[in-house]
Amino acid sequence: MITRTIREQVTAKIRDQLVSGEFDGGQVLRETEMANRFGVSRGPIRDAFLQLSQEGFLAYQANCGVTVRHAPNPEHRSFIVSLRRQIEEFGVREGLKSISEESLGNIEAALTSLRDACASNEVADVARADMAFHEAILVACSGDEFVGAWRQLCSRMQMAYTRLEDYGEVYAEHASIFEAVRQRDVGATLHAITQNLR
Amino acid sequence: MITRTIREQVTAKIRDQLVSGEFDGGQVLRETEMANRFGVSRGPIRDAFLQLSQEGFLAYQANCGVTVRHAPNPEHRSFIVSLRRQIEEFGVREGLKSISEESLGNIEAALTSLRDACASNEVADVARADMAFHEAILVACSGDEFVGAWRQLCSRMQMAYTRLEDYGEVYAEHASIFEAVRQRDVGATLHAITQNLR
DNA sequence: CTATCGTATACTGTTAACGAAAGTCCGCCT
DNA sequence: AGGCGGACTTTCGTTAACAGTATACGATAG
Repeated sequence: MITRTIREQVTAKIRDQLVSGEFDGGQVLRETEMANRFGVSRGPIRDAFLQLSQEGFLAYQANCGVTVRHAPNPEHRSFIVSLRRQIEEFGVREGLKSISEESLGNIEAALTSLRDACASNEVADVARADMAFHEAILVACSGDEFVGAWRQLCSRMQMAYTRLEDYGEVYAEHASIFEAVRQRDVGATLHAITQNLR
Repeated sequence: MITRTIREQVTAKIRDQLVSGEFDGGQVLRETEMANRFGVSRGPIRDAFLQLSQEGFLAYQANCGVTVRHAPNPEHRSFIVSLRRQIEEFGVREGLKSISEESLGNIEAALTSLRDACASNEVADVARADMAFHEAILVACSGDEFVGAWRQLCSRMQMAYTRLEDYGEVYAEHASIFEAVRQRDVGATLHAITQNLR
């Protein structure tokens, strides 16, 4: 594992806790409290708060700190899913044919992580791995052209990730997406993604 | 004008310069250089770099600083416009009927700023005011539910804002959008927005 | 002459302490 | 009861310092 910056680690950690629902919507998060909890200074915490605000998890108000946002409602969710699917489809159409072997390896690694997460039955891990898998495909196809907007759309959706008894089906769907991607089959990939995001 | 934080001022300043095209694509921006230029410490500069990276203007790499991203290519632009229009339309359908008088005032203020910007013929000002006007409508209709993703989509588009001799047409189009909004006429608003984003 | 390695340097990442500004809350006074 | 003032909390911003990492440059070996 490559060493990431403290800011990235802290951001990922807080994001996981937000996805896990460990904080209530509307709750205020304090810099000093977080800094103490993670044993770091307030600098990286500020960075993380700023980034998570940009990602849509937190609401930022000047001089008032950040508060935890609520998950989007069902009507909004279906609209958001529609948009993210359009982005993923655009990427696949544009760049699937020419993705590199390295990118394919990244996608396969993401699939492996997803398999492990599904086996562990930890909803936050599954949600994160699910998103990471789709993001790996998006980046492989169209670079970081749309990944920012895509993340904005998907981020808070993770807070509403469906809790299941068994995530075997989730893994199977993504395995079939990967198979289609591996064969550079645009039609099959689009079909598999549509099935997954239905 | 209320006093904003230094971070916000610096972010807005750098963003304007990016929209104006004062930096070349791929150029590396240095924290210390920016800090000296604005007469502030590295802290707010780091915050601004982080935020502008999130917004899509800059590309961030750990330990390597940030580089200026290029404007999206024409094919990507038309796709992005399609997505942003969908978001604006969704917002209008959802919330136009129930926008407050205060929100209407914000939109009108944004229109006034746009008028001034069009009169000044400063492309960066027009681009910013144009975006602010649409954002005011979006926020009035659907709060900050989609504004993050919308900003991600629109931000870099500003770097490719069309330079015109005369922005009178731009103002006229937005004035007719505002008129439709003022009357809470969903159909007319959608039509006017479609005309503007064609 | 080229390639590789090591070092020197520049820049980012992080910490700590401090002061300033803004917001919040509580008690006091009218 | 309601408005006002002040103490307290928290964020915002600065400074200085140091650690870690990437890049550039030069020396050395082939």
